[in-house]
Amino acid sequence: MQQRIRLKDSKQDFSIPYEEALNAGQLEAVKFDEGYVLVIAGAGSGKTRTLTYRVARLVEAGISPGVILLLTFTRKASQEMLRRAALLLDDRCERVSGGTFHSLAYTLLRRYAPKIGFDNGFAILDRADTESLIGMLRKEMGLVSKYRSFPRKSTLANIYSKAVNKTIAIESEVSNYYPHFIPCLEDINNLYDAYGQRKRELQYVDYDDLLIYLRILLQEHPDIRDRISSAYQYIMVDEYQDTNKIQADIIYLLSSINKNVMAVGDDSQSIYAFRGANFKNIMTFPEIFPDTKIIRLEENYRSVQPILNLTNVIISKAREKYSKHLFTRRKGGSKPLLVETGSENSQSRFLVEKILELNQGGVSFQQIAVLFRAGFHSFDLEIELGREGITFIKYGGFKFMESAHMKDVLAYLRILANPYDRISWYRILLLLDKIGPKTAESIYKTVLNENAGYTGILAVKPRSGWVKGMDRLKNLFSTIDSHPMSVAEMGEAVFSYYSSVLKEKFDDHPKRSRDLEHLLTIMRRYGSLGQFLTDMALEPPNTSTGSNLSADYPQNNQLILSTVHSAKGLEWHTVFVIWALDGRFPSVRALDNEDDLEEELRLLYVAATRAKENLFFVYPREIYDRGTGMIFSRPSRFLEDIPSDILEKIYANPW
DNA sequence: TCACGGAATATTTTT
DNA sequence: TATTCCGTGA
Repeated sequence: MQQRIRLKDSKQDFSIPYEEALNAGQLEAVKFDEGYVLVIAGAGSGKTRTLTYRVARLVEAGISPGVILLLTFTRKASQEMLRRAALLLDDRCERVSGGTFHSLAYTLLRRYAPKIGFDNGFAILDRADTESLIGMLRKEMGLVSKYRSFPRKSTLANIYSKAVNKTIAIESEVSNYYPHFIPCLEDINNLYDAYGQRKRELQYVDYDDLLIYLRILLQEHPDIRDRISSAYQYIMVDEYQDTNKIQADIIYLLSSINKNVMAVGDDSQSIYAFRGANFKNIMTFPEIFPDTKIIRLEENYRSVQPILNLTNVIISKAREKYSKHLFTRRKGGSKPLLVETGSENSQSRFLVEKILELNQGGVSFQQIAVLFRAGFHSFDLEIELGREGITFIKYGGFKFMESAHMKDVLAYLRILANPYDRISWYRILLLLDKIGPKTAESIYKTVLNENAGYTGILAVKPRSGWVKGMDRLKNLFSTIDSHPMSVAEMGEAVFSYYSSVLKEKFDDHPKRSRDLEHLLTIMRRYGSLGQFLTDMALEPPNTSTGSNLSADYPQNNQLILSTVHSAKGLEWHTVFVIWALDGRFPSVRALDNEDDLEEELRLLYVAATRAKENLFFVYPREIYDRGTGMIFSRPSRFLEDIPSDILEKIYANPW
């Protein structure tokens, strides 16, 4: 192995004017050479900028891009940072290893699959697959009749995932959040064991397993750990406040040779506790990593003073936080508004009116965002926007890849990549008339016994009820088998087979058909089916226009609708937070748990700190909540008692 | 063994 | 509200 350059030994003259481009704290972080460093970066304090410049500087110092690892929350975030670094310096920055913890885990586990007991590789279970596997076991084990009520498959998947990610026993998760299921506890545990066993048999790995197995790989195989950790000379982790214990362990193990880690985050913006993230994680960083240097970035470059005044008040209500005081030099700007409107629909109409007004005043649509607690909160607004002909792009909420028609199509493709994928076979076989679980099982067994890949289906002897359907299916697979096809060609073959199923199964098939066309467009960008499927599982597109899948790139000048979670790290000229209603935001489900309530507060803080110039909170006067039977009529408790010199309250009744 | 329909039930956020 | 679940009849 060639002698590596270390940052502190670099004699390079730097061409980028770091001193001019960065403030003192940012510069200190960017120039940090060896060891552990924690950058506590307040909202809008130039966190991304700091990481970008650091990447550029490392590369400029002559460090090979491949030995730099940049872990971010989404692949898009890392691509964006590397792109910007490349603009500062040159294309070498694009070759830095970047991605999410899950994608890193996937890559490494593929390479070392036999070491963790997967001799023939493995397939990834997404959330829906996880649920259907749990559902099958739930039925097989006959748990349902045993109890008056037993958790449904989605609840079970939740319980299991939370327990793993928070590193707690299933029992504590159940007794804290699902006390009514305590009587079933033993069987909930049994089912979990069965789930683990079944995953091993079928060579599946779920999202959580990716992290767990990576940790096991690094812990139990010192030789591999040394090899991997010497390959990554400089590690940077973004959004560290949203990592969990397993991820912290992984970082620790990955850095065991070179001991260079820069973690960047803001405890006040920790909003993924439901996924096992613990904002305390960021504070224990210095305990785990010895001699950690702590750098604080407290100057806010994003928001005008009146907005910062409000966000400082909001976060001051947090029970536990690490004090920091954000300041800005951005003068002027108007006071944030808390707007009460009549009904839900007048909330939407208020927004439409305001958005048009802003637009006429010169603010382009893409500089305006509407944020909300949950995906469905924007439904009424979407209709109203449609009526006005305002196009928008929506982030988060509805999971496009999890809609039935997408899952169906992916199932055929997954079989092509992995012919013994039991869940996928089940899925496509059940689409055929007269075939239920039992028949599907026997067909699957035939395919397995044939040991001839997916063409094993040709050996199936159909019963009279389903000859026709089976013939069509056989025809699909033998066509694909007859000659080599590109990813897109396979997609086309599957679509032409599936379109009749689509028409049969869904009333709204024209819309769904358009979605499939779009999927085909995405497929054309791929040279490998495996890569396509991995990306769909690990980084599924999460944007839509209206209810259709949209391109991954923001379209020109469209309004942004987004869940607060998906808005993390972004910023806009004007931000509207809708449903700022007690019971919606904070959500009713968080009201009786202090930790959950704190998380809601941080979530509201994240939403508010996205705004540069204008910030509106809007809520309808009175809403009947079907779910709880309650009437919500007060503004969010986090905003209600804020003095009007900080947050102005108005009533609006448009039209 | 499958399909259908009525009854129950849970309702956020994401890799 | 919409899905999921479960029992029943074919």
